[in-house]
Amino acid sequence: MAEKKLLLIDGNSVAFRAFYALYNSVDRFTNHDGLHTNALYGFNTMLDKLLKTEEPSNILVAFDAGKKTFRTEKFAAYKGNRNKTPKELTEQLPYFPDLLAGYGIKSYQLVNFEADDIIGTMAKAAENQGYQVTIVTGDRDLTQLTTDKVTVAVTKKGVSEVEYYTPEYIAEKFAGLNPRQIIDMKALVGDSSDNYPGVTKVGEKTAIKLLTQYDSVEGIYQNIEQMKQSKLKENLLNDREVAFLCKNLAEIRQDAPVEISLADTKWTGVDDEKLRTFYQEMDFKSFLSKMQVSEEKTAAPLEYTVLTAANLDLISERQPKEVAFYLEMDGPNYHKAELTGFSLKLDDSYFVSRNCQLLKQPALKELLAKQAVDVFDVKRTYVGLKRLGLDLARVDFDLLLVSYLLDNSENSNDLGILAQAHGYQEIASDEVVYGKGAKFKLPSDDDVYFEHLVHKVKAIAALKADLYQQLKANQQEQLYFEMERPLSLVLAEMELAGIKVDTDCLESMQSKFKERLAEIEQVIYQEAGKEFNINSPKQLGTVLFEDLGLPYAKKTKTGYSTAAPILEKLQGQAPIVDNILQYRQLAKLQSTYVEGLLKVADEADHKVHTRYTQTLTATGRLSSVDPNLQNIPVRLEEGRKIRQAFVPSKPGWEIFSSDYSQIELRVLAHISGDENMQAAFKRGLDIHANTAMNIFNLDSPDEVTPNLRRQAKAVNFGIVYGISDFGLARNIGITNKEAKTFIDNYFAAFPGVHQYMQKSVALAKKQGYVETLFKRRRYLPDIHAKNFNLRSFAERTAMNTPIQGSAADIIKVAMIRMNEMLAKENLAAKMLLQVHDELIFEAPKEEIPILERLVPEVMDSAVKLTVPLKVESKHGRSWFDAK
DNA sequence: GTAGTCACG
DNA sequence: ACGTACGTGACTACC
Repeated sequence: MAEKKLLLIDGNSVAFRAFYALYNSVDRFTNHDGLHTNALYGFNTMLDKLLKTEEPSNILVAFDAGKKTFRTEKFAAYKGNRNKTPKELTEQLPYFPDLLAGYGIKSYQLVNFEADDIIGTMAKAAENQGYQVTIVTGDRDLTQLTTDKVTVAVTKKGVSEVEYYTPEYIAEKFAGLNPRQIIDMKALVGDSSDNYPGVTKVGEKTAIKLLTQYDSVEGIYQNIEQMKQSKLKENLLNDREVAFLCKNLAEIRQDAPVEISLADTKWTGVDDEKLRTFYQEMDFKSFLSKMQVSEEKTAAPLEYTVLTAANLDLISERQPKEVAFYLEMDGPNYHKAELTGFSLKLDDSYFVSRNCQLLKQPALKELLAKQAVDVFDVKRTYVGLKRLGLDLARVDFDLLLVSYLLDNSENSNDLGILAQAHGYQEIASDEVVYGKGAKFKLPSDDDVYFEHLVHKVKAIAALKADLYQQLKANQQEQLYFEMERPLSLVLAEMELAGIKVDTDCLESMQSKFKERLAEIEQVIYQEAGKEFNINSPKQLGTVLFEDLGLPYAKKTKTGYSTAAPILEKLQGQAPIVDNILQYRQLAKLQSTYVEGLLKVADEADHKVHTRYTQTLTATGRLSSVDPNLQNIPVRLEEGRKIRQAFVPSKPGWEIFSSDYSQIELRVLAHISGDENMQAAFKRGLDIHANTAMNIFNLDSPDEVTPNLRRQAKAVNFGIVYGISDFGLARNIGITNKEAKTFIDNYFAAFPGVHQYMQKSVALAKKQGYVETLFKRRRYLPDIHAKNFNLRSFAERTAMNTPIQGSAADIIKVAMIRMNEMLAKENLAAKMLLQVHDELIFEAPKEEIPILERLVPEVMDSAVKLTVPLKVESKHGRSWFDAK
């Protein structure tokens, strides 16, 4: 901490800036009482940062005392045109003293004076006593106070970024002016926000010119007679009084009668208790946890026992009622990461070790195989133990899964972060303890590492009762116990099984693509007239739209858009366009699929083991990572061939695949209760053709041309996504008006769907969330947003999530049933992949007829809807051939 | 680390 | 008037 350093903060100004910086999400920042908190939040962020960067010895926050000041006495209109402070901000103002008290910071206001004058006065006093001073404000006027000892930090772009004004910086920015001349400049130019006029027709440039020549307002008027006749001179003469009045108003007082001394501003540090109470009141969870982490370092160490081969009897002699277990690894990919330690909570005792081989000892092995265990991420834990040849037989509470079901908007998969989000502050995130990215490193210090691991099992146990209670309150017990938890094990088995890739096949594709890419590359260089990096959108944009002068259709933030739909519009205008599209397509296949898969295929058995993220999506779908096996090409023939490389793991086996046909539309028919739509499915009609007949008023199916059907299909998709005329219009290339007609016709034909859409949005508004068939929740705070975009997005989400999410629920149930069925029927077939509405298996050829019968049976009976579910199956020697 | 692009349902 | 389709992950370039 610097010996004598004073931080002066312009309270009102910074609060305003903070408020408007977070104005777009003003409705996201509310506490449990509905109080808006965005300005407080922004102010806090700024303070936090400032204290770290400035390390002041003294701090004072100055506030305006009221509207009436000595300036309004001189000039009644002063600040007279200010808009009324928004009520969302007004309601926050009373809480600033609490925030400041938490930080242990003094605040001050003075009747008849503005915050500026308090700051000016204090700055001068401090400077005289040898302090370094930093003034923080959102108001550039204060830069007039800048000296060698006084720096003015003006907030920009939000509040945490500031622009530092020093005398040198001012000189540079305003063509050589000194800080005192800022006052003169303002007097001449005027200030619209403070509502005083300045001299007619004088702007910043003219003011700088005048001040460079005559130094000040006084200097100008002393010399005005010698100025040659001009409009400017005339204006100056006319507005003489105004100019002097404005200068008087603009000048910040440095002699205000403040009753506060520098000694009073001495900063003695944060008042933890008060600040914590304040954060709790405001629901500032991230700040709370930040506090906790820094405090934890000084907290009393947790008692635990380090397990060794010699003291395992400490485990075996116990008969614990409650067991929590955590298995640590050195990376996210639990199929490959090293097992780096574990921790265990047996009732009130904690055990920990770096040596995971200990888990194979009978004492621990049997505990895991027999006891009900609470964990964080059962799938990860299950796979990790399987790699040691161990079973995890009975999992009760999974903190990760339950957290996800309670609120999937907090989609972190970090134990510490989730625990904090649920109010348990006694743990840090992995990122804090281990670092991230290249800096990731497990602590070599046993105390640090063991304590973190022990905190993990402690957090799991501590949250169990409360989170179960919440599940119950949400009626989500079935969702957890009967769907997500059993599904975790099904997914674990699928991941462990892996799918074999034919690496020879991929390698031959690789060399073929390499050749073709090289050829096309040369042609493109010729057509462009130069060599450049085709993979760089920036360089490509320059070549197409500048060098070749093609008309550009759209710009991105950083340049021209070169996305496929844009380029497709340019086809025919230059042959290079086709070649680029071709190049892009091949490059994508090569880098992402051919080379991507080769990279992750196991050397020995040529299998790839994806990981399904079960706790990520907002709708309840799974996602697949490392590698992503849910986006293997299929739409274009060229890419589809990648699927030839996905083959059964054993000779004489085949790939078998079953997919739900139009599951989302069937779900919509079910939940909307629309009779017309339900009838179409019950009669087994072609749903898109049926929609075409309805929206285009056709009498017979014969009138449905392929083009009409295509358009109707787009409308059906649009409905599922939460339709808008603009979106539909853009998708199928019609006018907004035509799109609107289609939609109106659709809603007229399917009134139940229309009602469902309205009901979903209304429900989201009323309860703050929407639900799927199985009571999976998605919270939509933006449904109340003032911002049109945010609100519209939330409305579309309210319509889409129950549809997409219920479809996800259905296939999850089907997967659990499927695994049971495979076991019960004693089949060798294995379920390997899930692609949202499709399940992929490998099976001995002789089991194929059995699967053709049983898989659709299981899938379409997974959930009983008011419309039938339809399942289509296919099989072949590779995934490509299962078509 | 972010942006642009493109693969899937 | 606002300015959008819903849900994902991986790769490359570029700061």
